[in-house]
Amino acid sequence: MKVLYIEDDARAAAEMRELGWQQGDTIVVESDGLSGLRRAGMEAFDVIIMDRMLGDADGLALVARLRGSGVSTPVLMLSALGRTSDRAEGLEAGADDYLAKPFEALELLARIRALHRRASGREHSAVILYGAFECHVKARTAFRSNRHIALSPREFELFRYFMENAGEVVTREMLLRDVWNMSFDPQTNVVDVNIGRLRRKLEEGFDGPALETVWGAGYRLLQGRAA
Amino acid sequence: MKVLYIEDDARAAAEMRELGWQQGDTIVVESDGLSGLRRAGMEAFDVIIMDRMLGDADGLALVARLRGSGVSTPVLMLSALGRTSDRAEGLEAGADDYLAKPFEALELLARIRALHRRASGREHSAVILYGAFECHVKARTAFRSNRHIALSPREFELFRYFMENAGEVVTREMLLRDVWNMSFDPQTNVVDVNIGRLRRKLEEGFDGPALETVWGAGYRLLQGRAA
DNA sequence: CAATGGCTGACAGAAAGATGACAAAGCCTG
DNA sequence: CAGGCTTTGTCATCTTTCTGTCAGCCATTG
Repeated sequence: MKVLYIEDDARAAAEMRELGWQQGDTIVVESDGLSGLRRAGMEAFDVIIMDRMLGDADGLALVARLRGSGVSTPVLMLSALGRTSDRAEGLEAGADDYLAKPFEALELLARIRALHRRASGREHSAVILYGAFECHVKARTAFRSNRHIALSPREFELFRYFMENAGEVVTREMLLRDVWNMSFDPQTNVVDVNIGRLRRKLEEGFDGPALETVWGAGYRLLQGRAA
Repeated sequence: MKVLYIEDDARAAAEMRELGWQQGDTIVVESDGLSGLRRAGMEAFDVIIMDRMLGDADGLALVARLRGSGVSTPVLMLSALGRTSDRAEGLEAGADDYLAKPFEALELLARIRALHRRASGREHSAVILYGAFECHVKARTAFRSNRHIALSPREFELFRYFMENAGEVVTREMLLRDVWNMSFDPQTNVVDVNIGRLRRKLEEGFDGPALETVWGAGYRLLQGRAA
């Protein structure tokens, strides 16, 4: 994957470049808004990551200019500001996702992948297939091995989220943010409980496990085939 | 025109692709039911052609699943079986046309075009069949298992709407917009009440359920066969 | 074996949906 | 045009289903 990273902090940029390289991605760094703008207009990137605060420009304005000049590459905005309104502001300006600093490098990479997947049209589909699982988004139905599984609304949202991130580790933070629309930690174990409920429905009466617990990180949807 | 052709016979598929290409159509071939399902859920096609007999699935079941997952692209079913009851079966399962093998390639193309014309014009046929249900639009009559059901005007509109979106989840918003012609939320439970009335008429004296409640989303018309 | 993280059953409040009663409006018929 | 019948929206109430919370138990790790 080819990523453009617009960041004026040289240290952070170098770190990202290293990390991306390890994961097999090419990360091109530009250190100021104008160079970034020019670069984005000249080469095709899969994703653009951009710091909200740059030396010569506000990230918001930069996204707007990018969009204005016909660049539709998905943009992930990074920000040191933690206010919840920032997220909305960023999205309004044309960014596709928003991540508050400090962040886990791995989360950033996961978000980039999700963004790319979404943008390349592999997401908003009516049917998502993965292993033995099927998620019919419009019909709001779930199947495992062609057997229908009745899910409550919340359970379905959870299931869909796992299907959209099939095979990847999904953290509690991601779930809280994207399924519960909470940007704060509710100090309870809502996620755990609902994962438990979903897990039971996905596994009861079937052969293998469906949801794997990744200790200290989150959960991952398995293929769900009979072993 | 963009056509999806689900066919496991590679030779037949290649032939069709060639023929379509000559006529200026794009024919995408998937060789098994599951891939077809996924493809249909992801891309928008004008028409889907499907063999009745596939390696991994029955064409009938596949159409039903397609419809169930919210894909309303017109489907033309091909079959080597020549029995006349097959046609009815195919149409009941949700296919829009049926052609027995062997067939003239030109006839197939003509049928595809007719199908597409009909569908793109939103031209609903005078009679809509789905499962055990029949909706005679002009006569404004409804049948289940060949038994007439007396409906009030509003109930008939509702019924027709469900028949036009057979197998899909219909939300309250859709009903308010398209049956009641309201763009706002009337803060009442009109929809619920009328669904209740329709449901009673569609189910009283029959065996199985007719309208399924999809919690948190809306309602769905079922096939209405005795289990 | 303690500490931390994760799982689960019980419960209760909330939300969504179903239903019966009623009344206004429309429609037919004599 | 009055009276009866049907239709259909509204409301209040009841039922069902969902879902967050909590407490205690179990698993994993160092």
